[in-house]
Amino acid sequence: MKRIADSTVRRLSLYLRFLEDFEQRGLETISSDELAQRGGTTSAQVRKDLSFFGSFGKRGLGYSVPELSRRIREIIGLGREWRVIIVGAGKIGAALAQYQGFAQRGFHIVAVYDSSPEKIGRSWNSQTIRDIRQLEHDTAREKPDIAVLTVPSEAAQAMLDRIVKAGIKAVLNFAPVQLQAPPDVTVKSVNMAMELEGLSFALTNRD
Amino acid sequence: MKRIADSTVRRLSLYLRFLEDFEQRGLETISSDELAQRGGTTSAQVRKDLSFFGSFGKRGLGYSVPELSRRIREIIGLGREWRVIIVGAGKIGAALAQYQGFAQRGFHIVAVYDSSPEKIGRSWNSQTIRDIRQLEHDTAREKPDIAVLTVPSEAAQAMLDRIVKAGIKAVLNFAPVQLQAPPDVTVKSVNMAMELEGLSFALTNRD
DNA sequence: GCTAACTTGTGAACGAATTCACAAGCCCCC
DNA sequence: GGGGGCTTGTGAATTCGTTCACAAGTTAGC
Ligand SMILES: NC(=O)c1ccc[n+]([C@@H]2O[C@H](COP(=O)([O-])OP(=O)(O)OC[C@H]3O[C@@H](n4cnc5c(N)ncnc54)[C@H](O)[C@@H]3O)[C@@H](O)[C@H]2O)c1
Ligand SMILES: NC(=O)c1ccc[n+]([C@@H]2O[C@H](COP(=O)([O-])OP(=O)(O)OC[C@H]3O[C@@H](n4cnc5c(N)ncnc54)[C@H](O)[C@@H]3O)[C@@H](O)[C@H]2O)c1
Repeated sequence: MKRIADSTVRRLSLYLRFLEDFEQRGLETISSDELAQRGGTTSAQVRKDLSFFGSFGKRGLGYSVPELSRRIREIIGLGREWRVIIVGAGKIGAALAQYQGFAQRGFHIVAVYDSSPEKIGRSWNSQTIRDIRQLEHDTAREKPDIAVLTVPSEAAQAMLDRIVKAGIKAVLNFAPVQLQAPPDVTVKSVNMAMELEGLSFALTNRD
Repeated sequence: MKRIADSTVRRLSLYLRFLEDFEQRGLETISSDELAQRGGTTSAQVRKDLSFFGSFGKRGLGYSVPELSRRIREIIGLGREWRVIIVGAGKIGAALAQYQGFAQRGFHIVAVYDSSPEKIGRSWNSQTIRDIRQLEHDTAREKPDIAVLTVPSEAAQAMLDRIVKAGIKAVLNFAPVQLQAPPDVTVKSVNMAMELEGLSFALTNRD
């Protein structure tokens, strides 16, 4: 298959959100143009994005909302449940662990780890915080798919190495550092400081 | 001035992080190649990024670490302190309000707002949560530069409209919705669900 | 002062992503 | 069953971002 741009995947994700919204409101069909308007893009962009994966619409009519919804879910890989672990039970780990939005989309938190004796053993809605030393052992048994990394920056690379060694192939990192991982492991980073600096730049450089 | 790509600004932000690290370790100069290696890019990319703003290096030698550091800070607009408010004192708002990393880079949280009577009046390290009804009044007096939006999705667009009306020109949004704002207001969104779906796609579509 | 070894800064070439533009297909109505 | 009005799907054109490649400048050593 042709390589798909990251931006395309992000937009599919966005379209899916609108489709679910439309589905709930009982709408039957939608045009590329309506989808584009919601997403702040163009109808050609929507059609091109979809065309990488097949042709799902009817000329003259548009797309069937439930069908397109199903197809995009399939493309993104949301047809199954994903097992997620959180490494680092700090403030941001807490927010994520208690967030309902992830489970709704099939991302289930199956374990939370920390290294601090003060945290280990405490419970957060139905999850007991585990000792990070159990990571390798648990992973071998429970086979999580995705790790969310929310440890301090200094510990991030070392923990990523352990996560990778334990066999996990996808990581969402919140530490504001550039991480190194082998090519078969996908690492995405959420860097809020960088976003704020983007705002600073925009405020500073307006004409 | 020529329009600067978003990707360029993000990389400048990244370079700055490395430069600060080098500065701390007392290094005097650095080449575009060293910077590139840390950032996972190429030396040509580094030089091109910088060239949009001037020429800061010495041929044959490289860049002076403290000077380049200073220049990038200036470009991004970090030469001053930014006043930030948080709208929505929930779980993610709490994590952000208590995060030290922002203040270190000049982003100071000057107020936190919520609509819930249970939250209003409570204190989070030196910040008392204020009633959202004070937003317009406070903003007129305190002139914050940036708003961080951490309210539930349903409330996000309405709150953005109020923030915009109050005169704030930059917003960092955490609600997983597509927001509409006038062109003179910069809105950046952090959408974690989208990142997780990117990982799901990567895991699903490997060869 | 001259040469060798480096490294920057930048047009030009390239490649990727977006937008254009239109033929092909579908529906509805007369 | 034919025409008009819509909307898709997709090559071609365009725009945007990255990489190449090299002249120009700097330092150090002799
Ligand atoms: N809090 C925020 O709003 C925020 C925003 C942006 C980025 N971040 C980043 O997210 C990360 C976590 O931030 P936080 O505010 O939650 O910090 P925190 O200090 O509240 O939490 C970090 C947790 O990680 C645990 N930990 C440390 N080393 C560990 C290890 N080796 N293995 C397992 N657990 C370990 C600590 O015990 C602590 O519980 C940091 O890298 C921070 O820079 C946080
Ligand atoms: N918690 C997470 O990890 C996480 C992750 C991704 C995205 N988000 C998004 O971030 C947003 C906040 O999430 P959260 O988990 O902190 O939710 P939360 O329910 O803990 O917090 C939301 C807060 O906003 C307040 N609020 C509601 N309406 C308001 C209004 N009109 N004005 C001011 N305050 C108002 C509520 O009283 C509450 O305190 C949501 O949009 C959520 O989808 C959260």
